[in-house]
Amino acid sequence: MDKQRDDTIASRISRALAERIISGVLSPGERLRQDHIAEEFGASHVPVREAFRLLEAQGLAVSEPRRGFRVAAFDLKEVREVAEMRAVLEVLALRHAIPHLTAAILERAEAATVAADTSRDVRSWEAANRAFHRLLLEPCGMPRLLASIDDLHAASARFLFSAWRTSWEARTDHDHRAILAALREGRGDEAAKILERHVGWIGKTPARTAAGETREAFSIVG
Amino acid sequence: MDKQRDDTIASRISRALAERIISGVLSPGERLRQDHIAEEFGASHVPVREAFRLLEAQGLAVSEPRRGFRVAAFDLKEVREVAEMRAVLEVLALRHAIPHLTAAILERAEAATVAADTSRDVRSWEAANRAFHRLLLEPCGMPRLLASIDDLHAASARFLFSAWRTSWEARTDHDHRAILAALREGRGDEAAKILERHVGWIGKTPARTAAGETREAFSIVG
DNA sequence: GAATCAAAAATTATCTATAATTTGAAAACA
DNA sequence: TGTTTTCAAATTATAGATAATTTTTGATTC
Repeated sequence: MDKQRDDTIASRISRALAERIISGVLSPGERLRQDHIAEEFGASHVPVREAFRLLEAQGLAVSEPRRGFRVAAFDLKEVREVAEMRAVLEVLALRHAIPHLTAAILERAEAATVAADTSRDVRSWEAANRAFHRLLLEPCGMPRLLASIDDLHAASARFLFSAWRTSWEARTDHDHRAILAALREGRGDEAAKILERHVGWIGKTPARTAAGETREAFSIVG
Repeated sequence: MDKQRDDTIASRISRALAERIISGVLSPGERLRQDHIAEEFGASHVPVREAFRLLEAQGLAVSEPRRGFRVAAFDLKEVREVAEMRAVLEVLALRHAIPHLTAAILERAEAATVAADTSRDVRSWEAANRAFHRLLLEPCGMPRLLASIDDLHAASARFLFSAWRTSWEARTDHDHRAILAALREGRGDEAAKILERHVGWIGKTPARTAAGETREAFSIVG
């Protein structure tokens, strides 16, 4: 295996584990045993521990000193917290990105929307949805802000996958199209307003604890 | 020294280094040599590397794979980015905290304001200022949000200390008093509006590169 | 100015000590 | 007699120390 010059074993393990946590292969609360993981990746426990720290920073794992690491748990309260943080941060990013948005970018965002609407499974929907948001926000040129938003997207994806693990129904994302239309016509404030409602929690009824209702709450995380 | 049961060598080193980076003892761009630091703390380099990862997550250090870690650099562009992120996140936190604010909390926030106004040096001013913000926001009960805000405060403090390293002049913080007054009278929206302006960058002229002007820009980071 | 070699420093591996968890047996109780 | 509780030994896993391996960097020579 030829490892990249600019990434370390720790970051490679971190990415692999993040993927598993987000997709739900590793369940919330599950222990992350460093020796087992080290063995699986053919490495020692030192880079594994560094990978754990990276996951901790992304909010995907939690450290219990002298007791190891666990996959971070999450509840509806946290879904809501993440959604609200995304709402305000994405609006901030969009406002700064707007002056730098080009027709080409909006074109690609449109394509991402189409890809999302025609997705056959939740995985590809999530990828397309994330691409849409990334495309519109990246031109803001604020690296720290974008990094925070990425981490929140990862958290959102966990919730999404946990709810739609088995089935998935395609649906047209009217918000995305409305945002694009507003941006094309120079109505930046309106685009920001739609984005805030789209991502955030405003007016979304907290779901009851019943499993079926929970899914409905999760499904609206855009 | 008897080490606490629930904190690790890595976190202890991390806190010590964070303190140095924030206070400016370690300069932006400076290399963090793991062997030297390990020796200084009487530990091996393994916990030192974990400490570096923690600092990286807080945005105080940057990793250059295969080349080690450096103290994170910062420029006016990043000061602005941090200020704007703080503005939107602190407003979000305040809105959720308001229903849980008690007279006792406002009392303590008032005391923190007085402490800030009578500070003789920038260190104690920063501590009092941070306490003020923490007191008002903590009741929001959103741990992830509060953690993000804490990291941004650390970044703000770096800028502050870098500008006011030698001298410091006391000044009365009218914004803090206005926020408290609004909260006492139940005008939450107005409190949030003042906080947003207070923390953020709106209407603040970006300073010229000349050192004297830069200080002025830094000084307004509340 | 390019290339080669040496020194330094980062990354990873191996090993050890210590803390946490589990297991199982004995005792207490119903 | 059966069940539960408690305590100690054994097992397991984490955290850290030490050692080995690359990789980078700086100097020196061609």
